[in-house]
Amino acid sequence: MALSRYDVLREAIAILDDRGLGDLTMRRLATRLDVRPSALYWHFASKQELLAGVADRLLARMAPATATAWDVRTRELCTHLRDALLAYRDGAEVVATSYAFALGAQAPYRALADALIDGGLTRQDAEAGASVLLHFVFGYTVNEQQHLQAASLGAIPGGEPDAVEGTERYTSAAFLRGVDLILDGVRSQHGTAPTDDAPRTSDEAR
Amino acid sequence: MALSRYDVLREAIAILDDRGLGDLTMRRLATRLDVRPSALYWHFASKQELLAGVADRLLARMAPATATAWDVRTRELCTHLRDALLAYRDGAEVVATSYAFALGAQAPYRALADALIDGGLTRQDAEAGASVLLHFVFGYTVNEQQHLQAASLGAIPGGEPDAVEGTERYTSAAFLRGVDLILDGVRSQHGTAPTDDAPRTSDEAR
DNA sequence: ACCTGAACACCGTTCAAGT
DNA sequence: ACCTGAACACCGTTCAAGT
Repeated sequence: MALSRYDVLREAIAILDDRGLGDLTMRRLATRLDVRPSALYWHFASKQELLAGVADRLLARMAPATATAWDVRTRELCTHLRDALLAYRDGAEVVATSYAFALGAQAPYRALADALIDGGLTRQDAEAGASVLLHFVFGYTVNEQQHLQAASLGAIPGGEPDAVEGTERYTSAAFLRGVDLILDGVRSQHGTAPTDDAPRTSDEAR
Repeated sequence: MALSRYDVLREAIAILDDRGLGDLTMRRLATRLDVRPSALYWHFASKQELLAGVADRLLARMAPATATAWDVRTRELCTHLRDALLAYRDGAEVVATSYAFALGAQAPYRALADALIDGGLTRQDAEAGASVLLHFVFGYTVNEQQHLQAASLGAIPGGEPDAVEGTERYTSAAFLRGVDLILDGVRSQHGTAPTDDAPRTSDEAR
């Protein structure tokens, strides 16, 4: 039975998750699908287009925001985006790269901008805020994931304490501190107080 | 006369600037230096290390900050960083990638954190702020530079207005709006008013 | 419509050997 | 100390031809 785009993307994500982005090659993908490399080019015009498809699927698994208060909702969107990026090995890098190429991540951008508009910002300010938030989430999470993988590959000279120290540098708490800092900036631009259920600082651990 | 690390890096930056990161290969670099590819491995352990060296040199050209007021100084650091990244083709991507691999950009990070500490933040808050600023500058500038190159390659269907629209999306003004939003967040975390010579919004064009 | 065969034009890296 | 020669183990992409 013939290969579908869906099958190709599913296998690509499987390779990504257990070998990493460096091993996600068209040739390896073809081999795992029992097909010649050239066959992939009937389904995707290029590797870049395939990676954009992978990015779309990773983002599609992002959990929906449930809160109604604009600031809690914004925090939630950032957390859910980070979770989606961390769900697969090298997920953050794949999505960030594909976003840089302007082929993806439109949905989270719109969701964030809409939340900020709900918060009373003008469209222009909301888009600047969404841009800041998105760049922070991507940048932070790419680094975090790289750190996690470097740590899991080990080579910890001098015992285990270093490993613990390395993984503590990137936490949900540090991530949320960054998000809250940006939210404070958004509030101050609009002169609003935080809604009651939005903590200014979180000590939530992961 | 024998090749130096310096010569190799200078030629690598030359290739970067007139062909782009995709054409910066060890083989092409070797050819331009009239040497066999393997010779480069006497000077650099890997391509990744060479790129880290390139990133260091791009950052070294960053102009020093002159302002004394912490917030003006922070704005200045961000602007100078962006300028340094934009100075060479694909400069933003090279530095951002090498930063992600934790091999570079320590200096701008420290400079930003120190400026925020001058602003009265705790070391922890200052580092969170520096992290947010750095991720924004990198993320924004990578996108901006990609957009600039896509626009310069042309293929503008339907006339010139589209080209203008495309280049207006990324401007110094939009960049500074993002930086100022983060600075407002920093101020609100510390409860400070802006210093007199720090405009909250800028319409400076580039 | 979907895929194979075969080729094109490349990569990064290693390592014995030369000078 | 610094580099060559030669190889290893790969890449992404194209395109005529097959079914």
